[in-house]
Amino acid sequence: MPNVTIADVARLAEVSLGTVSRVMNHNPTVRPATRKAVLAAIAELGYRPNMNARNLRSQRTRAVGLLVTDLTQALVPQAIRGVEMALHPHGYAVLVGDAHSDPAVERESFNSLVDRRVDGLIWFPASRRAEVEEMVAEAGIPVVLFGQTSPSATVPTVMVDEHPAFDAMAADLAALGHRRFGFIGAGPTVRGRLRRLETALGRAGLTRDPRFEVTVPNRDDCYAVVQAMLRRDPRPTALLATPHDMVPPTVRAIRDEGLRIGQDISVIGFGDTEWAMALDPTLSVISVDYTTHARDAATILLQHIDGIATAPRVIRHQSTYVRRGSVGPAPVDA
Amino acid sequence: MPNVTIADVARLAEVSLGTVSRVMNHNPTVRPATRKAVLAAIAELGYRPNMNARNLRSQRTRAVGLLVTDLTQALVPQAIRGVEMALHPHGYAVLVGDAHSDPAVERESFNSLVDRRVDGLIWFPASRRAEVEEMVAEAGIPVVLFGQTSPSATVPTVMVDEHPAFDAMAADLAALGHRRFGFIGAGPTVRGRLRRLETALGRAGLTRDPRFEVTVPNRDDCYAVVQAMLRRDPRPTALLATPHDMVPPTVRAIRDEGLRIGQDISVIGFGDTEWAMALDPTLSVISVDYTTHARDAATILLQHIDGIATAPRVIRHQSTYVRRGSVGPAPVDA
DNA sequence: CTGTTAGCGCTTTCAC
DNA sequence: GTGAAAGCGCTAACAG
Repeated sequence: MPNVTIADVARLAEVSLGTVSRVMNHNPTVRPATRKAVLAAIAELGYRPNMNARNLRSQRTRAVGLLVTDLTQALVPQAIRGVEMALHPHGYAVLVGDAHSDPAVERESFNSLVDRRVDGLIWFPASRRAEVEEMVAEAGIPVVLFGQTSPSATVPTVMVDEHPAFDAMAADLAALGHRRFGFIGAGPTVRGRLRRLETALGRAGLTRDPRFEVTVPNRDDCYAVVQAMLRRDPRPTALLATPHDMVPPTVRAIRDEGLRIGQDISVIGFGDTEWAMALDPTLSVISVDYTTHARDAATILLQHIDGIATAPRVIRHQSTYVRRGSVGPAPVDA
Repeated sequence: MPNVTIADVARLAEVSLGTVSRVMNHNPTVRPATRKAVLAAIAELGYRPNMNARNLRSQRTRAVGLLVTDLTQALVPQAIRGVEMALHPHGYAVLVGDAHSDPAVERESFNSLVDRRVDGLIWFPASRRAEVEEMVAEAGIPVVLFGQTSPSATVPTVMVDEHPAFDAMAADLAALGHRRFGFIGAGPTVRGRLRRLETALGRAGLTRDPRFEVTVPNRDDCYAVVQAMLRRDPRPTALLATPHDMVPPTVRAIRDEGLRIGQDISVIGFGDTEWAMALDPTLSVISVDYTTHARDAATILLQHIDGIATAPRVIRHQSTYVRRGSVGPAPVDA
């Protein structure tokens, strides 16, 4: 029962507080015999260090915060694992914060992490750039952004350039004769993705059409929103659903309307998970490797915590377009 | 930059440390004018409380640990949300620990949470019952188990009785003429689920057959393992895949073998997500509402932390069997 | 209503 | 190589 303190251990081992502390911190200047006695006392009493006391005194926590946009989103848990795997070998614990896709909640989570005095923060932000940079400046701890689509001017960033994937997708669909391109989006990433879509469509000789673009206010509304879009005339002949969680309701709505994916309508999902290959036809996707991004972010953060940043301030990854069975030629009657 | 302390605030506001502390803790015995001055100083300096100091002194953290078996498993993030939603209104933060489905890692995560002096712990254990109860006893803080399939004798438990769902599934399949029932499993839940399957099959007049039961060592092996099973003769005519993540590779392997789900082979998944309805045919499942379980666990934990446990020591939920298109009559040639 | 004071459990000089 | 002592930032008890 952790009301055992270092003092109890010292008393039992007949040494001073300082010696117990030295043993706990693997200080080599402790005689083996002494160490053994202390270890025995620790085991006998079931002593566990009080992190609050330790952190307060030493002014470091050996913990880093990981603030994600939305924990329930596919791929996010994988990203957390990536961070853990990079940090654990260095003795750092990971404290996860969740923004619930809401800037207000995000601010609270951010503060909560800072108040716990994490040594650094890895952040996949939902808030706008200006707010993010301001919060980082005020926090006064090393921060690395990731998941961003453009670099921050002030904060180290692991970014993913989505343009190549969007361009490839748009070119592919244009070549297949598609002219009406639809978009199902939700959450803080919608604005950016629509912008990238506009650019990509333009380069492919197509244009955005707001009639085929919907933002889903609530995850549960996705099915109804897609259904409504499909029932209007004309309807899109191709569709991008983002983020990943928008895919299943979209697929279901399409099938319930009696449309054949890959024939009557082409579908591209965002994020490549096992489910993409489980669908029939298999799902084309824009694929992003968040695990690697997160790991990179963790590695860079470590450098900043140690005060020696050898890595470049901006790391640039790419997303890729993967064509599968869900994309086919535009229907002839279109 | 949080090197600002309560002392800096006190100096600027021209009050004592105690008064600043009282303002921070919403102590009503502070004159409004004083409070306003303190608040102004706090804002001006960007003061943020040091949780380590606060927790050390007050001997409570207003944080509860949530230790899960595997963060990357479907439904787990939903369960975390459930806990957050129950605890946030009471001012408690949630610290998530991840056992990576490994008892050794679980022990570390458990200790890490205890060392941070969380006020209580919600635990979906991967370790065996005896170890769990021993660790709980040593931790000396309130713990509530959930996700369990049977109650602990010593620890409050929110359990889910899987027998009714397994029975319903077995009866349904037996009635449809199935005689060879397969099982794809992974992780710490395999043993229990196999036991429940045995009971259920027995009640339905069927028997387990080890030839059709596989445990997947690594998630990535699932496809190959299922493929191998399907290529043996005879092969099962119905298949349960658990946990949820085993479903997509299983479905893919079945299709790649040229088998039609719901006709040549019936499939039941574990856990009802949007993807179950996105498949074609739609996926039959054993459905468990972890969000509700987690919320219940959080509510009970709160009572134990406050020292007033009015709720029963054991809460019993049920899982349900949902038949959809992926289950059909056994093939005639079987 | 507010100031003063004594620690919470630990790390870290500084002596010896 | 080890002990003694100071103090991290904060809360809570006690004066006033």
